[in-house]
Amino acid sequence: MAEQHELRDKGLRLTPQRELVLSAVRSLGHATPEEVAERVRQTHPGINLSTVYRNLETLENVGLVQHTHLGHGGATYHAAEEMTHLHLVCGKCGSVGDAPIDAAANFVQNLADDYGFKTDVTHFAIYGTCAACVEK
Amino acid sequence: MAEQHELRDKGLRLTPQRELVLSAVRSLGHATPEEVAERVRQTHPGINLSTVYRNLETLENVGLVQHTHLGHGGATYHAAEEMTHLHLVCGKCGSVGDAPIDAAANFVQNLADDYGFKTDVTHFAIYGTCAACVEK
DNA sequence: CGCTACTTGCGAAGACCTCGCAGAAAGTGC
DNA sequence: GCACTTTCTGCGAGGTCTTCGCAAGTAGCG
Repeated sequence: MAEQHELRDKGLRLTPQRELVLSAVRSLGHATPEEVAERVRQTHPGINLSTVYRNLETLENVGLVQHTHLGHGGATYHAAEEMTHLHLVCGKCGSVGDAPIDAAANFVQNLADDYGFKTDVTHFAIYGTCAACVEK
Repeated sequence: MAEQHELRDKGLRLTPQRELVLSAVRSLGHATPEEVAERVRQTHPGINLSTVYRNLETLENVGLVQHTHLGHGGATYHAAEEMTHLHLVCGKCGSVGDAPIDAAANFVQNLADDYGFKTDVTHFAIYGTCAACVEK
């Protein structure tokens, strides 16, 4: 796993802040910069919000995390390993559900064939109403 | 078409600003509040940004326009009549292409069947790379 | 151990959106 | 056509979220 080296391998320095931001994103699944900062503060109270923003950006540049806009204002970040499923955002309760990429395979193929549009499935936010809210 | 009455019918007053905001959204297809304001200023220079925001909100409440988040920061608005197609947002050039809803019919059905998730196709932004940028 | 380049913390600045208020205007009845 | 009530507009203040510049700190390397 060589956890220690994955950042170095990308040409980045190994600072406590950087590691914490990355592990926060991984453990949270998907989170806003604010939430990441909050998580990091549990073990490193002095971290600055700017640092979180900058590290998220840096980590995104080397492909370890990625961001999406799940509907409302801010961006949410998730780890690259997490990108194997779609995000189903519920407009009513705000929850974020998951579905395997396969569910969209057909659709993606359609768009590629008919419009030459190469859908980025990993950067995919789907808006609608979740099962729980539909019942209400 | 009784253009004059569609606002009145919804219980709204017929102000020049309101009409202009609505027609700006319609002629722009999809636009940010800022872009709407700019368009309106062509015929009504004095309009205030707050007024644009408030009218967009009001028009959304009565169902004449709707907003989506097409990826980056701000919301974009479009007329209700325009909601018969999907929006294909290109991450490279930022263009917004269209595709008929049918292209997603399969996909929507999948999600409904397998996850009970009721996808809101009209509020749907799809991220990827457009044909033009794929070639580059 | 010392040097260089990259990072952090901090405060300021900027973008974007919302809110409250007073004056103006639309719609209504006479 | 006129006065009245209610809604809307313009304006400025206030908030939130994000970015930026700078000086001090520290990781990595010989």
